[in-house]
Amino acid sequence: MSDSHQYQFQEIEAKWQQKWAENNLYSVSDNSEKPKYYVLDMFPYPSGAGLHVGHPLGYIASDIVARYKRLSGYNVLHPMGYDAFGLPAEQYAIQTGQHPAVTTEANIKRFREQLDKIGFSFDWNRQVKTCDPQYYKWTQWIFGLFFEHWYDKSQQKARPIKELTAHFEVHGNQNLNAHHNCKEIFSAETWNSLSGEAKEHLLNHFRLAFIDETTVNWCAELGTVLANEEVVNGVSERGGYPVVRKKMKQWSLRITAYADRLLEGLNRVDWTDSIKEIQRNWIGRSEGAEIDFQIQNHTQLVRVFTTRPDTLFGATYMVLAPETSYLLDICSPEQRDAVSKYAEIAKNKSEIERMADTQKTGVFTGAFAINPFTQEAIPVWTSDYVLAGYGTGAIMAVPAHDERDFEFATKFELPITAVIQPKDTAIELPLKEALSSKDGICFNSGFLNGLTVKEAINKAIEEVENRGIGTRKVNYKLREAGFGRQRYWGEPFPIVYNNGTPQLLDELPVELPKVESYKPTGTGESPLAALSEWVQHPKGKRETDTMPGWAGSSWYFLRYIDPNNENVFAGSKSLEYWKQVDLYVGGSEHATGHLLYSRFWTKFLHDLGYISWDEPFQKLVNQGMIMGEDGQKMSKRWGNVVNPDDVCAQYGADTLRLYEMFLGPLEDSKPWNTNGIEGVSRFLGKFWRLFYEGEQWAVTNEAPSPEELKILHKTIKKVSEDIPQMSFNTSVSAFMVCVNELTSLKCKKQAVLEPLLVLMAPFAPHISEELWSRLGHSDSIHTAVWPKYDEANLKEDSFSYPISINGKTRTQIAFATDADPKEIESAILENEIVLKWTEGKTPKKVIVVKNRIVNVVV
RNA sequence: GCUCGGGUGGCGGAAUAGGUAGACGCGCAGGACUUAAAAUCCUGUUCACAGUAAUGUGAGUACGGGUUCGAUUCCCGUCCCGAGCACCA
Repeated sequence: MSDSHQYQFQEIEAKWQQKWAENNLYSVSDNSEKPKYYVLDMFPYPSGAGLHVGHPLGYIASDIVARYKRLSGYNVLHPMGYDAFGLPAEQYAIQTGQHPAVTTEANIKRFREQLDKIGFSFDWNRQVKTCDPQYYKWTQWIFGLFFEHWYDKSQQKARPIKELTAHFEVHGNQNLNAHHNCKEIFSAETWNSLSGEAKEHLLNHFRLAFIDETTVNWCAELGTVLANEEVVNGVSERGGYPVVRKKMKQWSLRITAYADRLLEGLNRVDWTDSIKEIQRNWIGRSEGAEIDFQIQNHTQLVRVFTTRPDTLFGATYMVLAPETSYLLDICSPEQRDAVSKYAEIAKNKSEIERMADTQKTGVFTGAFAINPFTQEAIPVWTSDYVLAGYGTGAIMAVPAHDERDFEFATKFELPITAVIQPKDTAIELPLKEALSSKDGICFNSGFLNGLTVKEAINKAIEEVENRGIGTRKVNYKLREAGFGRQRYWGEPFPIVYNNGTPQLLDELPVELPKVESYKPTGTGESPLAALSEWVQHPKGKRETDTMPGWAGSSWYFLRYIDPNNENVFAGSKSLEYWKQVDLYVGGSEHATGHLLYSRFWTKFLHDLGYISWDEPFQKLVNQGMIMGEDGQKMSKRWGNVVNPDDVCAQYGADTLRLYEMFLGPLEDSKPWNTNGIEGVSRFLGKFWRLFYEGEQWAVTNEAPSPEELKILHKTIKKVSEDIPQMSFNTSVSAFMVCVNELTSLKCKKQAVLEPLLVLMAPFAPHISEELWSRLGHSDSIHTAVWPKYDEANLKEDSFSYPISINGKTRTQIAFATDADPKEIESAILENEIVLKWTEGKTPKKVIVVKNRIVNVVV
């Protein structure tokens, strides 16, 4: 390699990338006296398309932080890996006839080449791949833990199933505060007399990994079950075939047990408000009451959930979801046919169709319920605007104070009774819209009259509880997490069935068998079901579903901590050293998926004592998207993809890194601009030339002037403040200002340039390393020490005050920085420009803000 | 419809415990070096009006109000853009 006086980035970058790898520069040890820092990127799904310039945006940001932290004396864990199981690989396999393992491996290789060119400081010794049996062995093991635990609501933690069966043997399922979906009540005697099969059937309702009846998207034409993202507008994304909803038994994880803790934990993490808000909405906690209504001339009770028990006096009818099991039982003979027909149609409607129907529909059941507060008989209807899956699947309708009920009541001419007087508006009858505000006073409401909504809610619940017709109740929108996919390219379940009873396999990993065809079976089962030899296990019939894409990604951040451990998912010593992720960088599209599931798994593993913390990611930053130059999303389809390889070849990795940071705030979406990169490229050239005079290396040992020190320390201060705030665009401009100023001073002094190199090292690691070595260092710059700024160098003797008259700046006058405000005041009042503007009038007031501004009020 | 962000030059964007709006870069215009080009460097660049010019005056951070000596920053209202949720009782 030549020691050219020119900035030959291609040679320089290739040389250092190779040296860093040879020296294992970024490999990190778990044994260190230094404080730890764990900075993580969301690992990529290795698609066939490779990376475009939008992908590395977050990686560059986190790499800067990782390098900055290392220079600041931290032991930094900064790993990378691949989320390698998933649908696209499987689809690609079906299309091309190549095994997904083969295409995935090829894609990973390509990703790695692209990543390597950008000069990241990943510790590749810790790489994980979710499709690697040595990795998914532990994914299966954690699934097994979920299977073998239940949730104790009193202790607010997961406990072993053994402790649950011990309780059953003594008390049945009474005196138990478990999170479950068991509808039966049984005694110890009953439990003890049950067969193993029957016991298992009951236990399924308590296990944290359990078999649930869920609705799936079934596409008959494709002969397969589709994921939600594969269904667009009610038809399959591929082919456009009709998709229907079908009930199916599959594995689920009981995430709802953790709903409250998932909410509470959000208050303890440093995430954006928007992501926290999305998760809160998704969990959807609402407080209210469950209340039983009696049906006239019938023994059936209708239990409803309401958040507004204060409006009970205004409940003028009821609505049951069409799926309600006892719907036909309460119907009057005349109405039964109509109700049954309506329920049938509603059941076959897809979610999309239901949403598309903005008009309310419904049928009267012929039954009447008694409003427990007014004692009036109110009609019971059925309508699909009441969702079977939420609350009790039945509501008391208060049309005066609920928009949906109002719409329905208006359409079917049901009575509307107002019971809340809104705070500032008079009620005009008949109502033109529902008065849904919670700001008001009860009237027409018996014992609730005169109370505020908030007071009345509590009083009504107390009354309902006293009468024994209801209880206080909290509901969640959050659903159990479906955990089965009828696909090939995923983790097999470590489960076999014996007479339908699931049993955990303990020889892990259960390896994914090779198959001839990954095509759908046509029956809706996974392609694994066609492998009759594999399915027959000595202990029973294997589960043929595989785990969803999010299984492996729900805990990968723990495996990086101890990636090669063969005895446990990660050793406790290493876990205790690295603990939770300090900084996590990735896209916001994972708000309700990966980020929620990871929190759930972390809390579960915490309950079991494997880890001491219960939130996986302390700080979360969502990088924005980089759009194409046309302002559209970067994609093959628009032909606007910019490949980082090309940018590296033309301008170098350091320019790419700097430019991506310079584009704007990390979190914002912004368009790529090919012209703009020239400016950054020029800047690096100018930076390089700071060390040269023509073709001659020109760095001197002269002592720096105060002015030069000021420039340097100003930059140290700015960059040291910017990096922790992830404000990288302003750091880059600070570097530009610094280099511009040093260039005009012709400063070639090592005492100034050397610290500047260290400041630049996290942003532009190659050029900094090269110049550092040309300064004569044999150690890597990336093991140097971050410079500290000295306030003494930033001191100014004088400040040029902007002088404004009535708030408008008219001139500037310099005063000593320690000048007395009174001196300044009398001095400026004699200034000719000030005199010109005051026009001889006496100023009413003169405001002097020290070292900021002077304002003269006339 | 509801919730959360956000509207600053031709463009990407700086500056908010209220204190010189437009840093830095792109683009554009002019110039230096060169036979020429590339590279590099220098000067100017919010808008309008006046002036040959230095410069001066006025307006200006989506729009309309308010608080303040002073508002891009704080408060109220309106409009627009983006993201999320969407019959969740």
